[in-house]
Amino acid sequence: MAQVKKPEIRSAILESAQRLFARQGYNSTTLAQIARDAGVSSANVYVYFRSKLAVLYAIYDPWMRARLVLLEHELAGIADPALRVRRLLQALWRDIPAEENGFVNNIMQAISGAGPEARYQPALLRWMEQRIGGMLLAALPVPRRRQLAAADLAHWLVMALDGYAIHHHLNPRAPVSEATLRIVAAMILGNKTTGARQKARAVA
Amino acid sequence: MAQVKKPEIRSAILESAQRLFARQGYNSTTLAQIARDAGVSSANVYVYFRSKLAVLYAIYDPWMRARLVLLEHELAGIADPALRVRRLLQALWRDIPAEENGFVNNIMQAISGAGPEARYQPALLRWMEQRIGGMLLAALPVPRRRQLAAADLAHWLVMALDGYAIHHHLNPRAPVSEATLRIVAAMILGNKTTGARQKARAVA
DNA sequence: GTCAATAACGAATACCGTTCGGTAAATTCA
DNA sequence: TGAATTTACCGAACGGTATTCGTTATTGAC
Repeated sequence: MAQVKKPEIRSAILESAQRLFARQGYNSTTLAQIARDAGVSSANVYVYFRSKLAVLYAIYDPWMRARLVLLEHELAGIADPALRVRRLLQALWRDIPAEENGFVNNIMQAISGAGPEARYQPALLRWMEQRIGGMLLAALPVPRRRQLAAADLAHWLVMALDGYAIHHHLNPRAPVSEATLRIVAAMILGNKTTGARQKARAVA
Repeated sequence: MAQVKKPEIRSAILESAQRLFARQGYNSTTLAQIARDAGVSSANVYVYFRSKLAVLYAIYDPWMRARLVLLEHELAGIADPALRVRRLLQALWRDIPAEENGFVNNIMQAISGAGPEARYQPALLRWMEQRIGGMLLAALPVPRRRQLAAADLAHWLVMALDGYAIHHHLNPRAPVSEATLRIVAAMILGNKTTGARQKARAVA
C-alpha cells in the first residue's frame, strides 16, 4: 500500500539512544542528539516511537529481562543455598545498579518524573518480581520457603534495587557493603548470622 | 548598606512551593506558579534561591529531619523490641513514602535527574542514616546488636525507602504488604519467623 | 539628605519535546 | 508498466519552562 517502517532505522534509533543514555543520562540526552546519531530527523523518531520515554522503555525492557535471565543461569550453577542467596542480593543491589554506567537510574528518572499516564511499567515489574521470586524460592531450603511465602520479598528486593540504582547515580564510589549483603543474606536464610568474621572475601 | 532580603518573602515562597509540590509534584509545578502564589515575580525567587531544585531541598531537608525526630519519639514509647522494629519499618517503608501526597518522590525526581553538581544530599543522607541507625539499634536486643553491627542497615533501610517512595508515585494503591513488614521485622530480630499466622492485625 | 548596594520586576533568552504541513518514496492494483 | 494511495520522512514551527538581563526603586549606612 505504501512506504513501510524500516527495522534498521528503528535499531539505529535504539542503539543511538542507548549509547547516549548510558553516557549522559536520560534527562541530559536530547531527542535531536538521538536523531542525529541515528541519521534521521527528530520528527521521524516519532514515527517509530510515541515519545522519548517510549524509546527508553524500548531499551530498558529487553535489557532488564535478558539480565535477569542471565542471572537465573548463573544462580542455577550454584549449589550452596547460602551462596545463591548471597549472589542474588549482590546482583540485584550491587551489580545491576552499576551496570551500563547506571542505566537503571534512567528509569528512575523517567518514572519518578512521569505523570500517571506512564502505564508502561506494570508488565515488566510483574515479570521481574515473578522471576526474582522464583530465584529466591529456589535458593531457599524447603522449610524456609513456607515461612517466607506470605511476604512478596521479590517486590521488596526490587524496591531496594531501585533505591540502590539512584544511590549509584548519586555516589558511584559507595555501593552496598559486603557486610550488608552477607548479613541480609543470612537474615533471609534464617541463620544466626555471624559477626564480622570470615567469609567477607569468600565471594568469587 | 542597602535593601535587605525579607524573611517573610522567603517563607512565602517556601510555603507556596510546598503546597504546590505536594499537590502537583515537582516537575508539574512551575516557578511562575510558585512565584504567583507567593506574591512575587519569578525572577525574584532567584534572589532567594539558586534554582528550583534549591527550593525543593529547602523544604525537604527540615521536613524529613522533623519527621524522623517525630518517629524517634514515637518509637521511644514502645517497650516491646519486636513491635519497635515493626513500627520503624512501617514508618520508613509505608507511611513516609505516602505522606504529603508522596512528597519524597519529588526528591527522587530531583536526585535521579540531577547531574553531579547536586552536592546537597550527602549531609542530610548521613544525618538520616545516623538517626535511623540509632533507632534500629535501640530496638534490638543487645546480642543481636553485635551480630548486625557490621552492616550499615540504616543505609539499606533508606535505599528501600527511596524505592518505595517511587513506587508509591507509580501506584499509590499498593503499599508494602503487612506480611512483608512482619517478616522482615522478624528477620532483623533474628526470630524464627511465623508463617502467615496471627499478629497480622496486632499493629495498632 | 545623599549615596550605594541590591531587592524587585518585566521582558528577553535558551532549550527541548512534540506537532504540523508538505514532499517523495514505496507498495498495491489494474 | 504506470497510476493511485498510503505513509515515512523532513524542515520549520509551536508551546512551555527554567533561568538571565537590564532597569528601576527601595532601603540602610554615613
